[in-house]
Amino acid sequence: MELSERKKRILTAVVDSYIATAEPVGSKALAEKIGCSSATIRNEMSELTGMGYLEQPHTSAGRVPSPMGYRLYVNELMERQKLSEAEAAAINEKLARKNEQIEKLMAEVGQLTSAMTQYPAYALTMKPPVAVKRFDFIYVDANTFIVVALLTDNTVKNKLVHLPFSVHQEQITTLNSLFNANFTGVTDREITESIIRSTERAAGDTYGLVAVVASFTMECLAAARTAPMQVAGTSQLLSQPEFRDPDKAHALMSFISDGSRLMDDLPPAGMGSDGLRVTIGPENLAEELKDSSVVMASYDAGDGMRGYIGVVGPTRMDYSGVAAKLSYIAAGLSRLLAGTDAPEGLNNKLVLKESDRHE
Amino acid sequence: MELSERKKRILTAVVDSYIATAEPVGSKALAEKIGCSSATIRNEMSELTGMGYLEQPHTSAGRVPSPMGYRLYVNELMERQKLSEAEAAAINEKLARKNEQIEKLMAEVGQLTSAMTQYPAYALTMKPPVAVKRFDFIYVDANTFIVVALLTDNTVKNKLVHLPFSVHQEQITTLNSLFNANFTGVTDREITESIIRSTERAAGDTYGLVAVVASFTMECLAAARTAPMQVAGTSQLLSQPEFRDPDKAHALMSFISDGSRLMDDLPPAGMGSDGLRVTIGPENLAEELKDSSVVMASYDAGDGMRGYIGVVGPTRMDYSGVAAKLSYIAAGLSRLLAGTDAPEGLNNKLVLKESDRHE
DNA sequence: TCTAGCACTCTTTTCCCTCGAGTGCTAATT
DNA sequence: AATTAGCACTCGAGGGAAAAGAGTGCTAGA
Repeated sequence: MELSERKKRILTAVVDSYIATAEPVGSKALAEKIGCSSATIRNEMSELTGMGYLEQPHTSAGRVPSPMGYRLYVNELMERQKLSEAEAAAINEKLARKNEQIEKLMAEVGQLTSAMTQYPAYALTMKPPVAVKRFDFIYVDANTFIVVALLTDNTVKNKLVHLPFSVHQEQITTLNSLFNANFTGVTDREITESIIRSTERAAGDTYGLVAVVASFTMECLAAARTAPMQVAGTSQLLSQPEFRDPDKAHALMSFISDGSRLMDDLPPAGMGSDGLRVTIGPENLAEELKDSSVVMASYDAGDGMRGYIGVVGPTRMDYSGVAAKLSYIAAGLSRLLAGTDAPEGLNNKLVLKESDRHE
Repeated sequence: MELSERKKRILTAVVDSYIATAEPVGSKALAEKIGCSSATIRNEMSELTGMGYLEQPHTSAGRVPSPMGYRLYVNELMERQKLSEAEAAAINEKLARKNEQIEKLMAEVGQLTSAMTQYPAYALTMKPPVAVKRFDFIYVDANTFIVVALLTDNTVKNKLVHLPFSVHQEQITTLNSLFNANFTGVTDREITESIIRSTERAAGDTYGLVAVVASFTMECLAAARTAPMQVAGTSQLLSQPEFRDPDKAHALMSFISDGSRLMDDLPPAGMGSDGLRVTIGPENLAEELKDSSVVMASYDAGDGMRGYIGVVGPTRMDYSGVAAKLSYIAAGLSRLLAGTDAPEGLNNKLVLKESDRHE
């Protein structure tokens, strides 16, 4: 059943006001904004409460949005914000310093997101399986050589190997071709015992080195696929009134700090068509998040990689502002990492869309 | 002026009790432990207060140690604890998984320290300046080559260079020898414009690539010297009664989270002969730490590198327990990274020393 | 259908009182 | 001279009761 226009306006006003003040909102305060008397508002609010969009902390307090109310707000009612010039500039400037190492970049993006939104934030990149494209073995001295592996995602890994015995330049060269023959083009799962064995048999007197380099290879491939989850700004939580209770704050903060726990709660189902996903309170899987909301944006990290940035906050979160900021940052990352300009189709539209008239 | 034996025992008992309970301690509670009447204790405590070792929150409360009292406690009075078998085993097990990458190791050490002590912890390694030992250029295809730099600290850095034009294998080889001639053995500060210029002149038709590789080189050297500061477990603060006030907690947590700020407060003056340093409340430089204490231990990270691990907590901190744990972890790290067994001379002694008889 | 008015509900704030832990001092005791 | 027992005093913490205030629900009238 569709809500009347006025009910929508009332619900929007309640959510906006509650987001801003964290105080239950009463009928009198809304009377002006909506343009009818408080009694009328009371009737309408009473109905909204009955329908499950609002809640009453107790009989004689104002109304507070229920998760369902937030959901409607997020889906239909909220104003799509545009970033201010200053905010957009700040983000662009931060992202402009291209950072070579993906992990450091993620850490910075996490911090940036947290700083912009004033909520704890996380950032990560999911990588598809990779393989080694080519190996190069560099002979340093009789006891030392370097293995350089160029991966399919165009990152380069290396390892310095120190030996307790001497080798010749030629032995290293042999090893080199052997690895190029047997260990290129395979993902970490495809490296089996039997490949290692047969390579060892072919290696002649350097067979002892095969295991070393093979395990290095597997490490590289595994490391390349495990996503380094970056979390930043957890302490921001403490500035939110709902976390003035240190026990609650502690519980949620430890949960957030543990990236692996947070990761379990990530993208089981889909992102919206605009690359955004909002999960509100009880919609979250993790018990620790039942009173919190998560806003998440995805971006194209190039080469088939998908990245996610997100923000955790109280259900009374500034969804509109956060969504705008995340979209903008995600779009920036897509551009930076993948060179695509509107990876999600709507990111930019969202960001650039003129704000609705409001007052 | 030296304190009487009994005053020392009283001060010790006050500190121990306050550390354990966070409650001001009164004369009656101490009477049993010390073995004389509460009136006597009151007299003694009154004198200790006059001397500045104790403080009274208000007239009719018990006594609380002053920073000066903590200082005396740390310097002379406190029991040197030995770790339990279980604790030592836990630390050893964690450290045993040798981690190749120093940054990841530091992150894990930070988490370990925080988990063991129940306080926020940080870990970092200071590196001496490094230079490049040798360059190797790997020709991949006409538009691509890899630069591999072996640094004096035996780490290997690399960079994949993509060109908008084609190069020949020979040009890369030439560049390789050029860099080996001009850019090895110099630290980041010693790379001047003039070296770059003269290399460019010598480079012939590949002069355009010199700048790219030179800047990569400088990045490597700079990155190798900047210490990656790892902070872990900030949310532990919230379990301390003195940080039940969310504003205080927030202020300190944001300070700690910002590694660079914390770093400024690090080792201006020395560590004690046992590799430990304790700074209590107002002794700290940073304003944010005036109500907190920092316990820090240093370790030998090999190759002239020095590392530091530390713990931040309320002035009412379990100095004795934390010191023991930090010492043990630091000793373990020294062994792991430098292969030295008792780098600070006293670390092991401290750890292995039998506890004083107490009780 | 909206509004004005009013009685009612429930939380929050304030104030005051009591309770108790702990002190400081004095006088007695060792 | 040092220690102890005793006692009056101080000050914060805890617990209601009462008042204040905000908001509701309902009814009657426009």
